[in-house]
Amino acid sequence: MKIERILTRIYDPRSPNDPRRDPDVNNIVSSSVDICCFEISPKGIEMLWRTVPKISNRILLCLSEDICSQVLSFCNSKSIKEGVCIHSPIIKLGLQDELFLNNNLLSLYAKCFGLEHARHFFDEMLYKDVVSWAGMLSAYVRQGNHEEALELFDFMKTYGQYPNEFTLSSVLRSCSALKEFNQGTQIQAYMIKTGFESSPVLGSSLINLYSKCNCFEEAYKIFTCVNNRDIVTWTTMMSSFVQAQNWSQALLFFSDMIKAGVPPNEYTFVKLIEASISLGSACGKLIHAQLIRWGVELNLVLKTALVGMYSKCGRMEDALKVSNQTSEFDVFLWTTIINGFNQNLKFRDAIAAFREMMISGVVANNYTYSTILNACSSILALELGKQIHSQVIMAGLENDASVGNALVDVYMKSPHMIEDALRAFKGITSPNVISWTSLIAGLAAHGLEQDSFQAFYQMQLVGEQPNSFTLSSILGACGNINSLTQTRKLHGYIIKTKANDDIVVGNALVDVYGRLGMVDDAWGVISMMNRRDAITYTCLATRINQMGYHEMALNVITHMHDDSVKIDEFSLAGFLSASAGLGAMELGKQLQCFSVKSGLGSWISVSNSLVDLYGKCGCIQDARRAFKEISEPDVVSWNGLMHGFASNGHISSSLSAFEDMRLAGVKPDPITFLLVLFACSHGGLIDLGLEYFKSMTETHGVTPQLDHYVCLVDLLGRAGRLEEANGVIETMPFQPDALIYKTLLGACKLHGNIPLGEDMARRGLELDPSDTAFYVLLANMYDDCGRSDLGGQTRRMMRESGLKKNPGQSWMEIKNTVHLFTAGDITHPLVDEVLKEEISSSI
DNA sequence: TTAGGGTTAG
Repeated sequence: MKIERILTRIYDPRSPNDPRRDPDVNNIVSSSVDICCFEISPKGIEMLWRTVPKISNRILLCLSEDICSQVLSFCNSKSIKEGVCIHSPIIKLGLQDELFLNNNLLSLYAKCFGLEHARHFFDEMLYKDVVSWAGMLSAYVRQGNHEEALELFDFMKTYGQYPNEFTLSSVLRSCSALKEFNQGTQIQAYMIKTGFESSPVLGSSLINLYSKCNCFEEAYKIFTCVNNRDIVTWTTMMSSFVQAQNWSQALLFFSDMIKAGVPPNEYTFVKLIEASISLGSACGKLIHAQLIRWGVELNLVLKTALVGMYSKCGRMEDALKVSNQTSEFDVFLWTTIINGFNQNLKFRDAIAAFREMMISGVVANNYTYSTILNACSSILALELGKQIHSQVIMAGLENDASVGNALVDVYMKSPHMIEDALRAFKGITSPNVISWTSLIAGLAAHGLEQDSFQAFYQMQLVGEQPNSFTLSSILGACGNINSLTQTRKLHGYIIKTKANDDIVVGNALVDVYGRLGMVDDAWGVISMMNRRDAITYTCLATRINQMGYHEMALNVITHMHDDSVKIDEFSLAGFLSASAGLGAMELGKQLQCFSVKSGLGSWISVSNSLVDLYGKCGCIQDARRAFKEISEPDVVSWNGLMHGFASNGHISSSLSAFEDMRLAGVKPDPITFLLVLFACSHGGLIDLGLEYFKSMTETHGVTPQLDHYVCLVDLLGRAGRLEEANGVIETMPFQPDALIYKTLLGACKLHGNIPLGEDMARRGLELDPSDTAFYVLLANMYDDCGRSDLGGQTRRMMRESGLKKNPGQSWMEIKNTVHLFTAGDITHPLVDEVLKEEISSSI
């Protein structure tokens, strides 16, 4: 019989048989309950209990204790919230102190009406048994209220209730979540005393506790002691291997589990997938295949784990394919997809996915907002960032740390929104270490290093301890302003707090000492580090290379090799750049062979360095070929090609490369325009150069920097348009530096304009009295104009002020060895270039 | 026939 039909008979007011007059009502209700409980869908029960309070007392009284128990346990097992309606008949039947009924009701309150209702009900219970305590405990644990769970457990003991397996497992879960190791081991001692030690349930909880507290060996010992290990015991142990980042062990353990005759389930696969991520996409695919082979159903969590795995392996298409295999989508899955796009640098797709999620009606949470804000920050979509910010406010999430941090990051990306970033920071209720780090890094990126130091001290004042990222950001700020004092102070702090055990901090220290030109100190840090990686050596080599010590930079390769650190795409690019700086063609070629063998050649950083290498070595055909091999050249590739052409005198090729770049849809950057202006200047293409300079702001949205004005002055100066060049210096929106005066002085020398040249030398020396180039250029200008008397006088002045010119140097490679030459009196970097060209053509 | 262990996003 269908429940709906019976209910209609009872409740339909148009029914000729009013239930209150029905002599068989007791049977009907009883039979209907029987049907509800054992045959009919939860919907039927729901319909029944929605209307129960409307039924007369007589019918309610017809419900027996037995029926109440059956219905309640049914409702409880299915989490049917209407089941609590039976509370009132229970009272009317005088059954309010029946433990079984109350424990069921407690569980239902906890599941459907929240912790407060449940706790209220629990406190009102006159009698409590261990099941009541376990029910309340598990409610706290399920909701993640672990502190309250542990408090309740203490209360239970003072109440005189002995714990059993159920209560212990809940408490162990809270201990794991709170990393309450000592309390956990006290429970373990109690387990040993009471003989629960080998229980698979408590064993799993203990394995979890030890793993969460990073005691992996002990966790494994417990696993070996558990009797009748089930799938949960095995999966918990596998989870422990994954947490210990022992990926291969996790996979080997899987085969042990199969051999032990325990079939895997969806939980097992979630962990296997996580382990496979670090072992590469082939391994991930293998696990996916196993999952299908074992016939494990694709639930949302599993699907999310697979999507995460494929996106982390750079296989976004596979990730999307998996996500569409079932129609279930929740906020976890969407956030993983959006984040997957971010990881694969497909920020526009991330934004599109976010929109799709909103349309589908899934509500974004704090994680989703922080992820989408990261996408906005990465592509500088500041307007969208502001829109998302208003959504965040509407959702009441602006106080959340992860959202606030992402907002700080977005606003810090704009040169004009620092106030908004500070406001976003102040809006975070409890700023965490990431919030402070975003603030510190953002301030440093805006050139507000002193403010970032201030924030660094303030965070410590409020009791937030810096982590490795904070320290590397603040060390970056020290490097920006070349502050040895701050660096030393921080280095002391790092040693004191033992933060130098962290490789990120060690690398940042190496970098800052490198930037300060203190190579010995950088090596000192390296020798103290527990472990070094490719980043350590790349930082060192790059900084040494920037100082001009290309050969010393290349020596780092040997140190890396001795330290068994593999060369990666970044270090290789750095070494290629050092070879380029040295003009060491043979070594560069060896490195290129290595790039092919190691498979690193497909990285654009490596290809770009090759273009640069060949360009700097004057092998323009090789540079062109290296460029052609790049499947999707970026702005750096194009800049490399243009530089190769221009520095080898192929002015028109350089400028046509610029036009090709525009046609290819690659956006020029400030460096591109330096190269364009350089090419025009060297090709005597004055008007074209001026056109390009104008187009920077008007067409390309690139704001000229001081460097560009230097190029402009060079362009006009070389052409003899000295007054115009001087006008540029007078009217540009920057304070002139020594270089720009030097540039115009060089032009004055070329065109014999003594008064302007003298003026430039005077202004330049005011800025930097120790720069010998002014004296040398000035003296040479006098000589060229037939005023050797003044030339000699200038040189004397220089000597009298204690200044000595650094000798110009050049080098050439003969039979794999680079030979350094020191020239007698080379005054200008351009002359150096000429000499280098002469040397290379004479070989 | 009430209470328990292992899973996903930054």
